[in-house]
This record gives sequence, structure tokens and C-alpha cells, in this order.
Amino acid sequence: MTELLWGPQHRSRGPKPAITLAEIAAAGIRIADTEGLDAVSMQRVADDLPVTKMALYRHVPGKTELVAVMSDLAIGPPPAHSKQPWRQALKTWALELYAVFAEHPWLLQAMIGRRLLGPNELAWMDRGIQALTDSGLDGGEQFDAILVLSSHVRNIAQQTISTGLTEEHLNQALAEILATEAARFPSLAAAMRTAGGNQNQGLEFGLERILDGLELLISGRKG
Amino acid sequence: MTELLWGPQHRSRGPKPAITLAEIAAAGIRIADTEGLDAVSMQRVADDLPVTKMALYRHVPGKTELVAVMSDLAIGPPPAHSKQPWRQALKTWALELYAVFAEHPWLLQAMIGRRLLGPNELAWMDRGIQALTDSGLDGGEQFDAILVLSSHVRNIAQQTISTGLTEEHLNQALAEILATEAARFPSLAAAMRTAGGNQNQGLEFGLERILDGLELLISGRKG
DNA sequence: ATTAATTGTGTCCGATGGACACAGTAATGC
DNA sequence: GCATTACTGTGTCCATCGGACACAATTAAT
Repeated sequence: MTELLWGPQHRSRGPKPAITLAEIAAAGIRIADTEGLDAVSMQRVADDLPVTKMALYRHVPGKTELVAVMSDLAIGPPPAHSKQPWRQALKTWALELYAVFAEHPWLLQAMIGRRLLGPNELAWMDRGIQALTDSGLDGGEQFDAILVLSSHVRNIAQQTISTGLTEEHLNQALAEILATEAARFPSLAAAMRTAGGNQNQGLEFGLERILDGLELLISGRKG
Repeated sequence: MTELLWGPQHRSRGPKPAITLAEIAAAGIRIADTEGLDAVSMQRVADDLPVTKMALYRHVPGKTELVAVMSDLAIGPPPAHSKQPWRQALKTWALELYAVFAEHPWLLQAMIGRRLLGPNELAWMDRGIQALTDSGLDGGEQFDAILVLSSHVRNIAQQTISTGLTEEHLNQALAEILATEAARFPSLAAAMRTAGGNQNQGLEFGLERILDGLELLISGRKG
């Protein structure tokens, strides 16, 4: 299971493979980027190579693993930076993660629940935690911290990107319902009224709030 | 689309319906609770009533809408509380939301991406925002605040509950990989070493961090 | 009693992920 | 040089999925 993500392939006898795992994953990514993850089927990937559907199963055990390989390849390694204060480092880390999701919206769909961990995903985690090594937080807290950040990035990405502008959709659907049912949700209606034009601020807002909270904890831990 | 979630059904001529939308949704929830959302197929739901698969389409347009009805019914209305300070109110709100996900893990899978909004889900949003009406934040900020909280709850729920103990799975998979690849992820390995026994603290940790950040903003806004 | 609307049933379809047997290919041992 | 053996891609087959559509039965309105 982890071999195809971590271990190198060794070759011996037999016909030369017409396709490689990397080519399969690349084709899958290409399809997912342009037509969404739902369009990625074994048949569709095979047609793009082109090869028979069952030929794919010689290189990848099943679709689950294919998506895992696709995901780790699409995430890519985290950008390298010179040493920064933890807060700035974490913020750019979060924004870069957001950029990845913006580039491959289907990752939001692919990276949910229990999944296989790839080297690139681990590298991202490593870089996130790296920013907190001198913070005075213990390992568990460091994990939790980057988990809160990444989950926020993920959720904001899901509402701004995803398939079509979901934020528009949500706002419109909400306004549509509140037009007739405002009385049942008074606080919600009131908030909608004073919301104004500050849209797409969700990422920045949550990021600053979380970082503020972390800063409070860290400074209290150090002093 | 929204009629089946909001509007009441009116009857006229024709045979008396053998099943109702509520019964269909209840059957779906029963299946999802015990066997997971993936086990919920039209055929499976129909068999449990028992009725033919195509009979369901007389009451619900498609599976998407069925899942939407199931979701809103499973969420249920938010618990009522007497007036509390905003921080305490938001914290209990988040914990109650977590409890809902713990009771119906498949909701995590069902409530992602663009979906139909049901009255119960809106009621939850309303209660969350209600806690912030006197906070001095404008509507947009109130939205963003409960969005950060709910996304954190959701993500923690996804890693602690979901299908099987994912936290165990993640920790084990992580330890397994780090056993051989620790050199590639030094910060990660170091954090794992000092993590110790403080597991399942992710929900509390993130919650306090976010609330701290909100408190900082609110007190700054008021003073 | 006739009409018309609405119900559940049965049949059919394309697409999905995957099992399995088979024939061809290339490196190894003799 | 030749047979062996491991490996590759192909073709066929299957259960299951969501859904379209025609049809017969039922019940309220006329």
C-alpha cells in the first residue's frame, strides 16, 4: 500500500511497460484539473494514455491508491523559505497551502477522511511544525496548531473554490430563503443585513484569529 | 428543489402513498448510521421500507436531494439555552455541533461542498450568530467567526470519528513511516517524540485558540 | 359513473470499479 | 541458441449504481 507512494520500482524480466505510474497519475491529474475528480474513472484515465482500462491495474492496486498518488503528486513539495518568525512563517505556509487548493480544487475532495499519506503531504506537515519548534509548545500542541490552521484553509477553500463559486451560491441560496423565512432566523437575517461588501475575507479573518490565539498561548508559555 | 425541504406537501387525487418522505429519510439515516453513507443506495433504502427502488423517485427527485433531507433531519434543531456570555455560548454551541457529528458520522461526508440548505442547518447558523449579536462585530465578521469554529469542529470530528478511529490510524501510519523516513522529516519526528499522551485534545485546543483570538478582536473593538 | 391525477412496479440503459483468463514479450539460466 | 519464466497489456464478464420511461392500479373530483 505504501510501497507505491514511497518505494522505488524495481524491474526485472518481462515486456517493457508501455506506461508508468507517474504517467497514469499525471493523466488523472490532468483530467481532474479540467473536468473535476468525478470525471476521473479508470476508463477515462486509460483512454487518455491511451491504453486499456485493465492495464492500469498492473501499476496501481485500485482507484483509491490512484487518487492517493494523484493527490500527493498534485500537492507537490512545500516551497522553501529562509527562516522567519513563527507567525509569519505559519501565515505564508497557510496561504501557500490555499494556493495549492486553488490550483487543484479536486484535492479538497480527494483529501478527506482516512487516506494514504504521501511524502509530499508529510513534507508540508513537517514545514508547518518546523515553524513552531522554538515556540515552547510541546509536540502535541504543535500538531494541533497546524491542524487548526490547515483545516481552516481547507474549509475556506471549499467555499470559495470547489466546483463553481460556492460563496456566491451560498449567499444567494441564503438570501433566497431569508426572503421568505427571515422571521425564523432573526440573528441570521440581521447579520446578512450588516454584512455589506466585505466578502472573501473569511480566509484572512480566520487566519488572524487563530494566529492571535496561538500568539497568546506562546507568549504566555514563554514569559 | 427547496420545496421538499421547506414547503409542506399537499395531497389531492390518486392512491394513498404507501410511504412518506420522512419515512424514506428515516430509513436512509438508519442505514447511514449503521453501515455508513456509502451503503445508502436507492435500492438499499427501498428494500428497507420495503418498496421498489423507483417508488422513491415519486417522493424525492434524486439521491442528492435524499441525502439533503437526511442530513437536515439528522442534524436536528439546535438545543435551546438561556442567555450566556458570547464565549461560553459559542463554546457549548461548538461542542453540541461536535456531538451531532459524533452521533451521525456520515454527516461529515454528506455536508461538504455545495449542498441544499435545510431549516435545521440554518437554525444552527442562527444560534451561532445569535451569540455574537452584541459583540460589536459586523455581520460579515460574525459569519466568518462561526465559520471558523464550525470548520474546526468538523475537521476534528473527521479525524476522531469518521469511519473507524482515524486518529489511531493517522498516528500509526505516521509512526510507521517515520520509523524509516524520520531523517526526511526532522521537525515532524521531533514533534512526535514530545507529543506524549495528550491525545484527543485537538478539539479543546483549537477551540480555545480561536475563542482567544475572537476575544482579542472583540475586546479591542469595544474598548 | 366517468374523468383525471397520482401512486408503485417492471424493464431497460449507460457507466462504474474490479476479477480473471489469456496471449505476447523480454530477460534469465542452460 | 534455446527453453524457461516473469511480467505486460487485452478482452470478456460481473454486480452495482443512479436514473428514464411506460404501464397498471387506485382514489378524489366532477
